[in-house]
Amino acid sequence: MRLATWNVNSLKVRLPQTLDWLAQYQPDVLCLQETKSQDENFPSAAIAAAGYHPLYTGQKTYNGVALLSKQQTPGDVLTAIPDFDDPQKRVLAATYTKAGEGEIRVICVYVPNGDNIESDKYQYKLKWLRALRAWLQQELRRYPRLAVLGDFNIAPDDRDVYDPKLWAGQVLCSEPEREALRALLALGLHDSFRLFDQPDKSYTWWDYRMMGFRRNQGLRIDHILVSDALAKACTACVIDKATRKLDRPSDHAPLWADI
DNA sequence: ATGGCTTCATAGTGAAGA
Repeated sequence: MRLATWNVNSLKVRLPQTLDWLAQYQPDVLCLQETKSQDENFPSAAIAAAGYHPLYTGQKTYNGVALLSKQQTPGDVLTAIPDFDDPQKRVLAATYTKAGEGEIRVICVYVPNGDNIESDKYQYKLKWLRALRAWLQQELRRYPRLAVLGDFNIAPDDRDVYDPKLWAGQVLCSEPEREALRALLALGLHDSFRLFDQPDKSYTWWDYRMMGFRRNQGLRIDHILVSDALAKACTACVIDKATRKLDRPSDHAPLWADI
């Protein structure tokens, strides 16, 4: 089973790249963030023509997440964190089954950015992460084979930051955010990227400005977290830097794992 | 250097991203 995640920064703009990516990498499930697409405008026909089943929950201008799967019949779909009042479309969960393998719970998340540590958005981010943790704890009880994929907007460690001194204490790197991420891992989840030897200076996001990508000035803020049961079965986790090199790229690279 | 790009909503600029 190949699971993947990509913050596309507008599915409308990145639809050709998304279709190319599906054809090239053949993921069983691709999680998308920042679709910026209202449900009535979602490009379902193009996705279906590529052989994928779309699930989506979107809003005007901002946020929006989707799950594209080879399986045509996802189960137990959720489009929000239960019992958490949030108008922003940031989560999507579904259950998939592949022949010969057990069912797998896939949760796509777009964690709030937080703006800066003094802002109300930062407090919203921390509150959101607490609600996510409580929900994932429930999900793990029901689904031992569980993966949480998405843009977490948190660099777990200084090695995930191109200039740790510049970013020390800043949003995406602050200790409360890192602690919130560790609290998710403490539920029994693993950062699948770190299950394997990886190149130094591996990142998933590079600023559009200041030639950030060409200078590899990036952050590793997109993650695939897998439960104990899936960690045992995980054979690879790879950042696809090539897609970040295309014309008119998203500022995030796709990330995929084989389980 | 709080900008530098990119997208969206909108029709000139402003918000948001990270």
